[in-house]
Amino acid sequence: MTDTVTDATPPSGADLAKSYDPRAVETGVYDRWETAGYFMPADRPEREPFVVIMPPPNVTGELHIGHGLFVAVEDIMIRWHRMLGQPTLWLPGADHAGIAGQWVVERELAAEGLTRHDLGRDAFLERVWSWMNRYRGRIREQLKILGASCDWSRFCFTMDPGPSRAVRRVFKHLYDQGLVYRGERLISWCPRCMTALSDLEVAHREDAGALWRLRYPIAGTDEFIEVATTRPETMLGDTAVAVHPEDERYRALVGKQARLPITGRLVPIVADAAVDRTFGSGAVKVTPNHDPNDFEIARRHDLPGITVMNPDGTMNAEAGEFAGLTAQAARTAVAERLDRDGFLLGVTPHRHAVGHCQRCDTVLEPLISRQWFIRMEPLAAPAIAAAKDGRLTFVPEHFKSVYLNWLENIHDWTVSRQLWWGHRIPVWYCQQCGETIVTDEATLAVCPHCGGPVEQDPDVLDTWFSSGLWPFSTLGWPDDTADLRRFYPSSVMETGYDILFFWVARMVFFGIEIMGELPFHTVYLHGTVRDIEGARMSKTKGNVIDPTQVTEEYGADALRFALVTQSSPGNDLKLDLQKVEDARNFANKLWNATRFALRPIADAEIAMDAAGPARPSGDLALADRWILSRLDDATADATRLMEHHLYGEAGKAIREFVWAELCDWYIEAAKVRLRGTAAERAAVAQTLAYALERSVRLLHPFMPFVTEALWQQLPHAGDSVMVAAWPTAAAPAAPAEAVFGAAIELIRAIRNARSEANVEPGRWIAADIYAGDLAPAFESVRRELAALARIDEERLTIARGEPAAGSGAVTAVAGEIVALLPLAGMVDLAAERERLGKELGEARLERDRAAKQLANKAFVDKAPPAVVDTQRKRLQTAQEQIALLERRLSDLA
RNA sequence: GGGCGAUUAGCUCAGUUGGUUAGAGCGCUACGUUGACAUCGUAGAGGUCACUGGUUCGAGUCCAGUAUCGCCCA
Repeated sequence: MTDTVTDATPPSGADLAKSYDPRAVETGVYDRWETAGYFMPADRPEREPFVVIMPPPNVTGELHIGHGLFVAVEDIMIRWHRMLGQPTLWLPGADHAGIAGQWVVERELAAEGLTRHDLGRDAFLERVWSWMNRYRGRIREQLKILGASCDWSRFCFTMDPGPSRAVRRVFKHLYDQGLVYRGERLISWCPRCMTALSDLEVAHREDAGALWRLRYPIAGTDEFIEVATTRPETMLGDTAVAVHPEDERYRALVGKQARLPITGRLVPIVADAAVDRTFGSGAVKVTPNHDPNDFEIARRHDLPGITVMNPDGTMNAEAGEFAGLTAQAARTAVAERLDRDGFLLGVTPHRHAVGHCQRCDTVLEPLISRQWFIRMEPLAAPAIAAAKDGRLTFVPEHFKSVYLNWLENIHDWTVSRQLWWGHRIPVWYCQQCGETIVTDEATLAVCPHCGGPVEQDPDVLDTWFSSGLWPFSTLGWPDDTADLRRFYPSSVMETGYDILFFWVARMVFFGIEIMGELPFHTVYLHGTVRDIEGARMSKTKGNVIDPTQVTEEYGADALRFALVTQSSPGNDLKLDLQKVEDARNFANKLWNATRFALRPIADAEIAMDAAGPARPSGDLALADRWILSRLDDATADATRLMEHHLYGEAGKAIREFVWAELCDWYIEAAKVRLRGTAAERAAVAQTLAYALERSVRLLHPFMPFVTEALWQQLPHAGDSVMVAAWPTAAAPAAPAEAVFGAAIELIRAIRNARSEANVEPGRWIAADIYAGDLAPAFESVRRELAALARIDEERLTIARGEPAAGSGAVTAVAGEIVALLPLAGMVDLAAERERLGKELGEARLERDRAAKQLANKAFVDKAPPAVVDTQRKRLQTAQEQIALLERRLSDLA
């Protein structure tokens, strides 16, 4: 490959604009990466591939900021593993979004005054397809803006022929295994969407309602029994009254019959332990066909059920005079009639949980309906085992409990939906012999048993059914493809914790059942992106942050970096645009550091090796050895954090290194030697080239665009930072870190003392440094010390010994090192005494803390020797500081 | 009702297996100087780690309980 990703230009600071402009940096790069083929898995059969199957965004609309988070996290994983040399596959896709997908098109039709029934099924589906095709491109466009390095050649849509065939094949498999069945059950029904829903699609919410207290006459007596209900209209479908078996108040009534008001039907009074004695009167009406609890009671007592409602939520003929009314209207009407007839005892306000349609927020009706179900227990068992024995791990770990808690209490899954948009259930009914035929073929011409005409089940499957197959249906299953063999199972499933049950759990049990193997070994869950107040973003609230707009202003790099460093696995994050701006500023910092470095680099001959700028070696200056060691530390830290999936922490560690060490100290110190000899300039240039090129590589997974631009400017080996190697760390150089670290501490102490003594920042002053054993080392950085502490080098002395007595100086103390700043005539003795007194107080506290620890015999005996040693050293340092400060104070007296 | 979390600086959040004086960014205060950067630099202030017990030589970290808040499930 000879193409470079950005145009090759000789490195020179003049090429970089004075400040970082995200738009200029990000334009065009993505297409060049894609053209170069970097998004496709490398052909390295000897390396274990790293595979992430992308959670397919719904085709129904624009990407929101939550997509920005998942793209950032997944792209970091992918780019990192790619740099580690693994063949990486990030497989993108889109989801047809069943109900939501159908709904957006129905809404469009409604604007034309049409319903889907006016068009008919085929014409409607054509319309949906054209809508979907329009939006598919938009997803791709937005993912590109965010820099998602996914393999577009493998893009999948859930309704594509391949995944559709997988759906039919799995359905047939489950049917043949007896794991899918059709039956009449009480299910959650949305009267607006006119479809059944699974338990997971029901949103429970507390609503203000009322509790109606009714009295039912006991047949053959003058007595009554009081029942309480939140839904009086359902009494038209009552088939029993239930009390608790141990409730003394009602014991005598069990076995008798009550006569229902209005209908006059006789219903038994039964005893059932499910009745809550403390709720209302302790007696409840039983409406098996309109309440899940009542349905269970009816099952136990063999009670009949009466359906009084139509699928559209209105009352049916069973409701007699109330037929045709909506449930709400019937509620009022029934209550009025009961009141008129003397059966209403009272109404009290009552808050209760009501199921709402997750999609359209309509109040759901529990309804008896004939649906297809998946038998969950046999599928859940191995999915539970996989998490329990650790083959499946969660990041963060606590989601394992959440996952288990759900699977261990699972109910059968209602998979049929009364929709048109989706995977049609592959079941055919023979119109002649009545046979049910389940097939994985797309169509069936005639009944294989009798040759008679067949009709396909009109319903479609829950969208999540096809999503559950995604880890293998995207790789070509049920065909035995090369991709499937190479890339199944995938490595990490990264998605939002809000779809742990909907999606993750289902992929797990389908993967085990169909492939005989878990679809992934790690589940990484991210949280929800909220607004700055912590509220969920929604169009109705108007607090939505559009990722495309943010990237236009600050750049995708900044958005990604902000999202990742502000979040941690499994936790929600409150997005503050200020953070995005901060991330943009960081990119600018890196940009300018590079801009600065490019000049000395251009003037020098940079030694290169196969990986890029060669590591500086030979007789290096202290600052060089220090920054190389710090780079090694940062590299090791970042790598360890990445391995633990702590991407945000890794990003922060790299940022900290670049800004607080490379820029604030190394570059500032290096400026001295850039004014020095040719050899010095060359050493600095080599170190800058090496450290910056490595930093840019470390940062690349987080900020792909700006790092590519800067990497191309820096001396480098290869065509793109995308496919450069992730840096490895050498063992840190502890002595260099200690000595230069001490120099930094001393410079800080001097700056502090200057500031406290009100020395003008620009003034060059004299200093006498007493550095003990570090004196020779400090001598080697005397120019840097002088420049950074603004000391006149002519008047700088570095000695081993003790400071001589004298009062006309300000004292700066850093550990065991002291600097005297003779400021003739400028020293405010009182202020200086106060400052030193304060420091002395702190040093004494420090000494006391260490002394107290060491005085504790149990501590000295039981704590590890290294920890005890640390305390001894701490005590010694504090004592020396105290002695020093006391001497200085007495000099000032 | 069941389950899972959270509570650390004014704000947003880190804090790996318990071990110096608990960190970062923003914000705040004061001040601007060198060969990149004012999208910047230097210095500083700011915390009883929600509370109460316990384990331990040692607890922000482990255990139990309490309070407040949040989410999920029914």
